Amino acid sequence: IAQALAASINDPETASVEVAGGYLNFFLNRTNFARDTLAAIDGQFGHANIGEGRVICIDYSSINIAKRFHIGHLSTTMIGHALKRIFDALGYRTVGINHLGDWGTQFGKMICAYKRWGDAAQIEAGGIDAMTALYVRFHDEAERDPSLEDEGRAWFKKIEDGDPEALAIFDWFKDITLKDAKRVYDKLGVTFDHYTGESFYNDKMGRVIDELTEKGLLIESDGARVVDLEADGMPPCLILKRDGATLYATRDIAAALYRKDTFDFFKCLYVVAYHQDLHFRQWFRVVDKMGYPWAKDLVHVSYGMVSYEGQALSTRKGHVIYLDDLLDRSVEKALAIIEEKSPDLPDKEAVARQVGIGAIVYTALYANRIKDIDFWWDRALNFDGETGPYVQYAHARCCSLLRKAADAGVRPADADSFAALCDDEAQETLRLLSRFPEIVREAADRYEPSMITRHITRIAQAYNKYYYEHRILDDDAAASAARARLTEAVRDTLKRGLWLVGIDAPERM
RNA sequence: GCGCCCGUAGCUCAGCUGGAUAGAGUGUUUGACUACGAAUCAAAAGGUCACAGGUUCGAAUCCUGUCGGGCGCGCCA
Repeated sequence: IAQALAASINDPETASVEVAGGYLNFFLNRTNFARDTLAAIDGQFGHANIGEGRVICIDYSSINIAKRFHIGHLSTTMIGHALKRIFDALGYRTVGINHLGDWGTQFGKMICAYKRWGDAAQIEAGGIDAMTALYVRFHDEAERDPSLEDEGRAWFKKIEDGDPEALAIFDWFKDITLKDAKRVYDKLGVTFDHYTGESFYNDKMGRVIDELTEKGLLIESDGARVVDLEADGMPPCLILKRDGATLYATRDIAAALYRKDTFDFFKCLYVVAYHQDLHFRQWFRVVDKMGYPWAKDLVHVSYGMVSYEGQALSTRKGHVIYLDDLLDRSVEKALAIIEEKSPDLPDKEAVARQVGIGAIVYTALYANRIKDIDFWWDRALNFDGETGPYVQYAHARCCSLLRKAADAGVRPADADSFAALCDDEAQETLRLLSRFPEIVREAADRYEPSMITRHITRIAQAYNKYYYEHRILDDDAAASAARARLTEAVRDTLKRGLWLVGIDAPERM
């Protein structure tokens, strides 16, 4: 059968068909493959319009007030940011939402601690660290004096009731936290369209309670109000506490209703660690039971837990790496390498920031998101092998070659004969380039930015190998133009891929 | 106890809807900078794909069970 099929295939793009056991091997016309692949590549490579007219809401980063940005926040922040860029590239309209954790009893405790042991000057000077110190102290003191817990709850009640003093302190804490976070976001190049946190939905809970009641879904259980999910094999979803206060799930449902009304999303993504899996399955099901068919468009994009040298992160115990420190050390190391290898580089500090931060971001988006990450300093600060700097280096090398080509009067745009790109190394590079748009779509389908990170790494590897095996610029003008055109396509694709996962691509490093 | 997820080379990970000799990086050993950038490239060594069954012409991949690990399971978020 294979032989009969092989004999019957007559396609101009297929150079030959060979039978190998039960397989048919198709060999493409290498010159045409090079020509067609390169014709499709420009600075927007991978762009599509499949998402036109569709909105994707992405809930990511979602930091808590009064907590400093640490490595545990990196996955949600960078996965969400990358997904935003990926869906943008596919023509969707994306709405990035930082769903701030700015509601709950812990903020009453913060205010309680501040009133007892803090003062304004100390907070202004110490910023978020001073707030963390108060938080830690509250827990220490509350162990000895449990009445503090009640005092904390009372302060939270004041926030809920709109007490001016409580609100003023709380807004002030929020402001300090956001300023600190925004500094980190600026370093990472991460942006949001909205900072609507949990408190934003405080006046939008009534609708959830009313609808659940009307639809007969809300039942009393041990004094609380819940939606029973036994038929779905899940524990009940808690909607109202015994004292009538709302819960996490209530606010998430209120936020989902609001987002559907406001944005009419095609999908609403929640980039949250997998330990909240049950929570999302529960309230997604509640929305479904409320009769909303778009419940199926709510997606928990879960990712693995972060630990530090084998132990769980803990702000309270001080077992934590702050992102500021990590980024600073990475940039510092990048600068040291630049001083050693490229002492004459202009804008050394700026490039060191691009490389140092790129290394951290790359690592966050390298493995499948479900993998747990155990942080080790030496691993995080490695710039060799499959790393951000490796891909950036390949990109910078392409830029360098293209500068040299321009000096020699070789223009990639003049390439019109591609016979020079028929060798195995060039063809492997071209094959990987040609798959890039498909990889971008798959990364979107699977909500998996690491697919892009890994693919651009393979392109960089293939090109580096090609570079060592073949001279790009030589006396043959036509061949040089073709190889320069391949170099340009690699440069554009690496830059594009790096951009999609949130990493800068310096032209020199 | 129940539920979700994970288990592939010493380490960190790829391996998509089952298909040809399971691949990278790192670490170890070794080689390559007087031609375009050595943050690079090349070579060697390194795997009972946790284990046991099953389905199939064919299983790392699908099904069942066992073991090991992470996480979760009502008034926190």
